Amino acid sequence: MSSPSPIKINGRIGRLRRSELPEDTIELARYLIGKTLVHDIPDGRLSGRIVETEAYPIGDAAAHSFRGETPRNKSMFLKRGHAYVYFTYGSCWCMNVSAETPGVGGGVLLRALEPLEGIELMEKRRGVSRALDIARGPGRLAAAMSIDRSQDGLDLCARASPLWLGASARPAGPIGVTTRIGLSREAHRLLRFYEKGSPFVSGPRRLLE
DNA sequence: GTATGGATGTTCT
DNA sequence: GAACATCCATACT
Repeated sequence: MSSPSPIKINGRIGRLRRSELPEDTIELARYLIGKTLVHDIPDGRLSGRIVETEAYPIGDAAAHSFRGETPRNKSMFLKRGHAYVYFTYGSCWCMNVSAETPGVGGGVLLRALEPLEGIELMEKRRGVSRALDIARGPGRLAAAMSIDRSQDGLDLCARASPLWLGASARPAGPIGVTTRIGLSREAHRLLRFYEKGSPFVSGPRRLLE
């Protein structure tokens, strides 16, 4: 609860319009690196810079949408730019941004953020005191950003949505690509994207280059 | 610093 | 009953 903010934001961050989002899941996963995720809650604004994503595209056996639409994954089949939030491993919420056209399942898992605004609130929610530990990993990201089932299906591009995507607060650096984390199926595919050199990325440091 | 295993609840077989 | 897009505590180097 005592880490100083490493980043100062000057001026307002504009909301991304749906027309700016690539329709293709893999392109969207790459596009979102460096962009801002914002959640306006009663206590204030929580925001962070997206530094790590994973794509779960059409035809991917590891994607929740692979076997068709169910009550759990229906948000993956919405127009691109909607939130798909699911519960896993008995304790963790994870957030995706839906991709592809309506009725077609695809999503981008948000795996790590560099905290920007509301850092003290996030540290309190997570019970940690280092910015590096706030949102490194998808479950931690959702916990820090106060995201759970109640955000599932929200339109991130709607004018007044409390949960939304913003422009880059700082341009993304070079983007690295690796295999995705924690999968058994389709484990060889290179669908994890991250900002090279960012200490806020999850996983082994040797992947940072 | 890295490695390992248990907890936990929902979904699907 | 098994799998699971994970996290945390604990043990060890």
